[in-house]
Amino acid sequence: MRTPTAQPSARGTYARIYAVVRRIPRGRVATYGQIAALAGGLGRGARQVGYALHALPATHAVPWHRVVNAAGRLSPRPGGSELAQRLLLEREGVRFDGRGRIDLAAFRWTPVTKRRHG
DNA sequence: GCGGTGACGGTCG
DNA sequence: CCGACCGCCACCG
Repeated sequence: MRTPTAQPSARGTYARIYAVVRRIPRGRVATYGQIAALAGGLGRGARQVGYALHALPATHAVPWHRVVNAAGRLSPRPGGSELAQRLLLEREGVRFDGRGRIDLAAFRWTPVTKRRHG
């Protein structure tokens, strides 16, 4: 079967990006650069993360709204869905300050790749 | 196979 | 703190 919800033309890189984004838990956010680093290979290809989400089909099973830029803000993009993104995040408990910025120190998702002794 | 594009990031002023 | 510039890398025509 292999009919993933999100597979526009992701022969490799995009699918990997989507896989990472899907791992972001509810109420948390991750930066584009963070996703790129976790996806691996991209290195500084943070732009590709945004590009991949741009190519995301309508049948997305990917929490794209949990991806923000390094400044903890929502980048303006074609379509202007940034407002909807903010509503989705606030609905999950993510708070924005008076300037529309998220406190990454408090809401940034930290995957358990490097486990400490305990 | 090449050139342009882009939901970014870090540095400079 | 904020705005502007350049660099990066995969997808598209």
